Amino acid sequence: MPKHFQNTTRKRRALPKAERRNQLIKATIKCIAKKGLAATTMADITNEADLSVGIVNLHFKTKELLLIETLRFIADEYKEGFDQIFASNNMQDLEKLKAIIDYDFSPRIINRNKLAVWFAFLGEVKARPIYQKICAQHDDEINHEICKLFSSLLSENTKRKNDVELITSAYSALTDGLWLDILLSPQRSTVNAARNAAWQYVSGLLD
Amino acid sequence: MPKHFQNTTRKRRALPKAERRNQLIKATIKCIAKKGLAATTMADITNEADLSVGIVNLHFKTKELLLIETLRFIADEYKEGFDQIFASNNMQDLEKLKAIIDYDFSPRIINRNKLAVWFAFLGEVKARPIYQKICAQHDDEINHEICKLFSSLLSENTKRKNDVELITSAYSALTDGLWLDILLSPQRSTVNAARNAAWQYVSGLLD
DNA sequence: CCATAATGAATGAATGATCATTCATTTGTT
DNA sequence: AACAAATGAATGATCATTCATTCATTATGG
Repeated sequence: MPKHFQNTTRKRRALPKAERRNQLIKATIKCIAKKGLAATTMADITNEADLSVGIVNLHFKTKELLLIETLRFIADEYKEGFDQIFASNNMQDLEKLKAIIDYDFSPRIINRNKLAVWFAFLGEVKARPIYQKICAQHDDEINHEICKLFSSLLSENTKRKNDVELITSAYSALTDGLWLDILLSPQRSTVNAARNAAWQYVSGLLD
Repeated sequence: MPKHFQNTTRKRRALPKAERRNQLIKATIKCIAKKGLAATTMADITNEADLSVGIVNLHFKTKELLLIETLRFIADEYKEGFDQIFASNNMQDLEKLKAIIDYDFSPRIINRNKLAVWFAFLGEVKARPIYQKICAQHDDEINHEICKLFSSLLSENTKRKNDVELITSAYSALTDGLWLDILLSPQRSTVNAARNAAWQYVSGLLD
């Protein structure tokens, strides 16, 4: 057992850099979800993490850098689960697509806190080139994989095989729009309706 | 000619309340598009409008109320053009839908400034109930009309007539997602590709 | 038709609150 | 003892709000 887990009651435990950074990022996500990106302060974040304000300077240098790392964290976390599905060897293309849709609307990744943070950053992309770059690159990576999947799925479909790129755009936009809908109208049923809508779109392509 | 237009060189022209409010809202849109919602200050806005800081207090009481009116302005402006299409008597349902799609991707309403502002507010909906209420209500109104349109268009379609609500959700989500795409990747071609993607989805429903 | 008083729109310096950042000090770990 | 992590009071910058003052417009009386 590592030393830093032995004494959980001590007030000031020194933790490995990576763990502190993660702790602060998690707190940042909670705060942005609760108070919004504009209103979240350093004091909010460090309070939420039960740490002192100075610690952000120690681990991220500035608030802005912490925010950027938080955005990257969310994008990377999504991408990781996404890649896992694509890397799977025991799934046909159609099963993979189904798995992606399930993943996109599973509470593991897509809960209202994460969505709130993701869209909070998206809302600032026009004004902040760094956010724009991170979000656009993330979208490009996802789209690239989805496009390959549709290419394969529609390779025999003479009517649609030339529209794969358009279909990919539409599918991705549909997913984003459905997420936005969940963020905007947090009724119980919305998530299931969204999954159905995504699946209905896809199955409509495959007759 | 009204009195307040006669002397354009004078420093302090008194304008009707509604005009000043509009002027400030327009300046707010520009500032949010340029600097983001979080970084836009009263000084930015009143500078952009070539007015003094105190004037916001006079016409909107607080910054927050100005922001709320700005959000309402954008929602109402969209709704107005939208309603005009629906009110038209010399269009069949399908023509109306086509007109809505054209409208949704026309520069008149959907330019990158307006999109940036709309999504900036959407990014804060989880934290700010008032933004959530305005955006959700706007979406509901739009969806209600779109749903009626699809109901009518698909009334003879035995395969899809029971899925009208799901189709409406998907169509709206697709539009939102395509807007987000335009905001995120401002290449020349994106708007046309988006329009095509929307139209392709709709025509896929109508075979 | 002019002079001037009354009105209220607009100004912007001043105020006080909030907040990110800094860093000397404290505390835990090696 | 030496080092590194963590603290949090202090600092200075930024910003929304206030309101006494300025000024254009309108109303009034002669």
